Amino acid sequence: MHDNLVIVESPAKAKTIERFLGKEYFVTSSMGHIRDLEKKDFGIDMENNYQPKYIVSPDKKKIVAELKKHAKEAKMVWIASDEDREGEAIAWHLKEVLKLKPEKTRRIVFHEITKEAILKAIANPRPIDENLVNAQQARRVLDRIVGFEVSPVLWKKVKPSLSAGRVQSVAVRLIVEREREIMNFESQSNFRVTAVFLVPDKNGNPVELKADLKKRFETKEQAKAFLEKCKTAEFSIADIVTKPSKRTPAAPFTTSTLQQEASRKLGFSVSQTMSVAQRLYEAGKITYMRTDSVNLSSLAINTAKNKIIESLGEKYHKLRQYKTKSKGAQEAHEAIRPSYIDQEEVSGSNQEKRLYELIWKRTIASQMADAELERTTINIAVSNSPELFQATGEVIKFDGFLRVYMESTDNEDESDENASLLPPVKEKQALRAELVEATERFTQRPPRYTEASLVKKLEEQGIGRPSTYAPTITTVQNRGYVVKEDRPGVERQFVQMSLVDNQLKEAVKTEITGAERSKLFPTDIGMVVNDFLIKYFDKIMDYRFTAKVEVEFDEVADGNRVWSEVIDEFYKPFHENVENALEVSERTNGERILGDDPKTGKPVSVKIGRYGPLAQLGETTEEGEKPQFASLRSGQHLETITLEDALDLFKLPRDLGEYEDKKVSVAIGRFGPYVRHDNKFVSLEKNVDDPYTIELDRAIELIEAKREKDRKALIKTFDEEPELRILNGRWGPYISYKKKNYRIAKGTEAEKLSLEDCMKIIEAGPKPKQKKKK
DNA sequence: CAGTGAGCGAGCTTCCGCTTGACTT
Repeated sequence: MHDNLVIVESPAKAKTIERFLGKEYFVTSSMGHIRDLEKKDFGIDMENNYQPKYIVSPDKKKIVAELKKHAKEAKMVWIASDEDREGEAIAWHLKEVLKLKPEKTRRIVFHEITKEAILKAIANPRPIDENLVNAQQARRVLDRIVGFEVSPVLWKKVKPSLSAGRVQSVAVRLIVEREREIMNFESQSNFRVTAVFLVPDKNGNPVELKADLKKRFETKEQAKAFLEKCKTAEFSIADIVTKPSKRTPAAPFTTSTLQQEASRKLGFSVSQTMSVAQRLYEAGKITYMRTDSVNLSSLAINTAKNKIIESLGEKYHKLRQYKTKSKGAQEAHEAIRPSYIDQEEVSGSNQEKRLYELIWKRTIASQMADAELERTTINIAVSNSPELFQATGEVIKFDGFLRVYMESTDNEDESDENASLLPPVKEKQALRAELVEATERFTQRPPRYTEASLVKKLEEQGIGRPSTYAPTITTVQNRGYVVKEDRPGVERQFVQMSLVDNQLKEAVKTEITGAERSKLFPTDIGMVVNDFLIKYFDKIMDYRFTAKVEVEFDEVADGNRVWSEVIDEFYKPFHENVENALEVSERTNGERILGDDPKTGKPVSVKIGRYGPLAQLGETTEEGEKPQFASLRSGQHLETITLEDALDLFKLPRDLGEYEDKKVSVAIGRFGPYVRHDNKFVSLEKNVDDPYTIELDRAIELIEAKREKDRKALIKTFDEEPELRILNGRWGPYISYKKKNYRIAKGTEAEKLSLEDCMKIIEAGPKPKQKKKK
């Protein structure tokens, strides 16, 4: 029995706070929101001023019951949810659901989890901010209306189970538009000239001085003409300019920047970053990981200061206060930082250690001095040409924060800008060129998004919140709008001309270009849905839509507008859009006519079918002729597939002949090319067999090889039950019975199982599977 | 585990943000 009940949002936070408060305080958590709009029947009373119909979320029933019990026993209930729009709404829902009486309820907020801050908060309670709550209700209702009115349009006009929403649909749009930019990109080539000069160092030994020609040549002829000139040219130092420069550390981590850096430096996916951070947070090692604030508490700043001065000295420290400037930031928390900044490392899994180290370094670096650099630019004149070569070098005069941490960039091509030392040279000094080389370079297409760079882009536009970045990225992939994939690059030839010992040589070389790792690609369905939404719901699909409604929510929060009026103003034209889309739009399937099959003269087209993208040959005719269908392969797209590639799809399945009186055919399935025989499937060997050319003999070879492998996998069978087999699989022995597989408990000797034992295992059944979402 | 692609038209799907487990492979 406690006199005081304090309710916060997260249990880890509750635990920390309880340590600061005396025995009279019991601190517990609501686990986020406890109520939400009803899922069935829309959850909004559209005839009655958009009145929300709230119900306690099923997974929160238990928590609410406990909270009720504690609230009844307490003399005073302190609601300490976050001080932002969502937090204020949580406070209000708690008050409503727990039926808290005003005289025994207090709303408090604090920005720092320290004893002083919390005691100060308790001394200064305030009423629940109704305006802020209404702003949240407007946000919630708008999102429900958009999601639940637009999604059904997609079910009718495109495909069932699809979804649309204020955040996810623009996330897909970004990816689709980037892909089209890449499709339409035409790479230009130019020639970059580099030279290596030999210069004596302090001891008179020759060292290399590498320099780039400032001008790039558009054509090979121009580049070649320049190299020809170089044969007779004299090179000399035109001038040397040395300029000081400095670098400043990046701000402490927010959710989005943590996801970006963990992706670049550690190769984590955004959801991986979040779950590792969650574990660190729960273990009390870092502050809260869902935040858009770059603010550090005064305690953190002081601890960092002491740590830096103690280990590196006074001059490495610089006190810095960071201000959040991203749109829509709500500053309910601190930046993500170590809870105890003097702790350089933590125990735990490898991933936890690495992520913690990253957070620690970033936090410390953010309180460190600028790095001071000196950048030297040497211009090298060419006697018979106005062009200049340029060599640049960078020397670190004082490393400052670079001692600890250096932020990465998304640009993979800037790695050659590494700081290098230049050999000692003087103005007017003559140089001997050892090598002059002109290399054909190509302009770069825009980069595809990674999960993390998409989060960055969304945050810049104020779309989505720290708690939703990772789930949004998962959703667009789950809906099949976007896939995260590796793609192999393609070979590209380029020309390289080199001048050595006055000999001009020319070579054609090859490089790999366009290879991608873990990048986001739109699928065909993603593109079709995107185009449909842009056509009929351009307002929602506008990148500025969220920013615009946020302005209105702010007006509600400031008490200058009534939330239901804001919604009404939005809803009337929006709903007309919905009605119009339902009425006017054709069923959309992204159909594209590719041309006619030269052999049969039949039309060939591609479109989205029930099971995904397909190619169609011929049409349904009145004479009862039916078209042929074939699924597109991974890597093929409605927008880009050619007639030839589509026609190739109809060459499979191929009949190879018979083996043991049964047909042998070859085709391509979800897992690649396979041979089919006697209702069994055998994969073709990668990079060896080609489904278009493979012959019967080789197919039989594969079938026999598979049989041999299966025999080895077979542990035991029973004559009484031919359908039951004990097999050896990838994860050890298991039972196969009537096309279902059953696990054998670890430690049991599979060979000794009797038929009865097996039947018992089968009766126990495979664990009831949760309904799987695709 | 991979083949399908018309169709009687049931009943279902879906949003964003706040939180943590409980899941499977």
